[in-house]
Amino acid sequence: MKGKKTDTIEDVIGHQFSAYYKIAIEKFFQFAMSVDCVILGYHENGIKLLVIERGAEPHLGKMALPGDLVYPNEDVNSSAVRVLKDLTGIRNVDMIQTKCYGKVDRHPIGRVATIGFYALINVDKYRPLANSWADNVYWVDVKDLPELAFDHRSIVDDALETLRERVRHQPLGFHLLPMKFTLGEMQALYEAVLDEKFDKANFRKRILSMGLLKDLNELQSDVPHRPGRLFSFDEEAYKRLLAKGFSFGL
Amino acid sequence: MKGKKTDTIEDVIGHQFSAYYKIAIEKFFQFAMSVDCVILGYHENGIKLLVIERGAEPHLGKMALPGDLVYPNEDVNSSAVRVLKDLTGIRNVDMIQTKCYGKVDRHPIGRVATIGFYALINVDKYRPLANSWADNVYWVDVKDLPELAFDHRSIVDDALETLRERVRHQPLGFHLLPMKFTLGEMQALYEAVLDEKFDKANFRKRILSMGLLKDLNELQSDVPHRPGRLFSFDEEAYKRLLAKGFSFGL
DNA sequence: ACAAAAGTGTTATCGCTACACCCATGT
DNA sequence: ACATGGGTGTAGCGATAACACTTTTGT
Repeated sequence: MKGKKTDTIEDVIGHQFSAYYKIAIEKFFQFAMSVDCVILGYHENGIKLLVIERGAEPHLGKMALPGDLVYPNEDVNSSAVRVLKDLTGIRNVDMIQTKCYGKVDRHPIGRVATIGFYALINVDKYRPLANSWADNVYWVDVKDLPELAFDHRSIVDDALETLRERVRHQPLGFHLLPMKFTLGEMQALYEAVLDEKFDKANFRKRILSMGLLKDLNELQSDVPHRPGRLFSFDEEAYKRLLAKGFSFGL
Repeated sequence: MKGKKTDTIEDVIGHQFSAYYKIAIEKFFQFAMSVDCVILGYHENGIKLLVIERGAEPHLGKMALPGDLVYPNEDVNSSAVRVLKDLTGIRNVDMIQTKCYGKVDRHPIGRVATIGFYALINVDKYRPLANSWADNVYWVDVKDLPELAFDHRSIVDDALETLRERVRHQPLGFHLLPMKFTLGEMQALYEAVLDEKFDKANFRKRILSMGLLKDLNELQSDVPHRPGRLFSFDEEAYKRLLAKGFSFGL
């Protein structure tokens, strides 16, 4: 090892992690990590966010994202799944990382960097239930968000931006819809996410021509207008198309 | 605060962070964090990655991404900039987070979660110089990567995937090109990044019709063929177009 | 003269937009 | 009968893929 300037961790632990060097590197191991989950659903023509009411300090009583500290012996990704389950009872959701929030003073109890996650779920399929230190769970409309604890508002904003970008290039919308849905419902969803109107005829043609939908040969019932055909997302077809180089567009 | 099950940090610090509670939360503050930078350049028709030769344990002598531990009083984002400068001398690069790598056993010296960053730079504009505990700096072709320390290979792969996605929808390619470039050079770059051939005539028409290029009314010199017109990226025009709802495509 | 890359024009096709129209159901 | 959303057909425009061709330089 040559003579170098800065005393980074790697400089000082050359000789098989001797006790001497352990002391030198200790100062780096002062972080805690947390995960925060942006869980989005779709209901009554609006995008909804899952929030908890905090039953613990700091920010007791305030709305916040479901999130908590990561255990030292726990993967960060698994931690997000565990924390979501602990606080809201929601399980088996595929969550995707957004980014790391690592400002020095973002958390009052010490140096806590948090990793943002997001997932799109079908509101009817999961029944969130307040648990652990969460006093309540609510779905709130993203167009009318309450004040959120910590920097959670930025985490939500970033996740929404990511969503709007990705939803155009990947068939994500289906996660938000019920198993069976009409093309009209699907169009309303995309209009809500992208805040943009589409021509009905053209939207149907585009979507159907992709071949991602399975026609269930079933009709709506009890609607005060002509009942629509019901479709479901065809996961298999999507995989087949992907392999052939297909790419989803708008 | 109600009686709840799990003993998370927020459960136990209600009363103004008393000494008693401090002990209870200490176990969460055992992490170190690091940053790893995927710096990509373009040279001789190939995408190049900046790697250092490690002059410190662990993995002494091995190739690795420029990366190091984050100081406890340092923002994660600033840390990436600082670390890149310390190890390679490269400054003033806008880096973007990719994701967090948070597996329990990913680092031999303890629980270290790392945040991946990436940036696209013009190889001719920056002169990387090994510094601090980096013994050497090299540009290596991404099509022929050496073995990399830790899980750095996955970090690179993820960054490349992100790049290939984003380069289609945002005018990122220009960061990799010199200030003045011909349309042919630009086409070669996109062909290298996307591993796909384009029709010359159509490529030019598409790019020029976007109005993102400033025609410098200048020609190449000393090339063994007809010299091409030189262009530069028109940052101003791009901002104007963005405001009007323009979106870059392929 | 030749190689090599710059640069241009034409055509035929495909996809998409816009718009008009009809259909089935509950009230 | 009417309101409401489901569902379809088409004409015309615009983008673009495919290809052939001309131009300008260095060797």
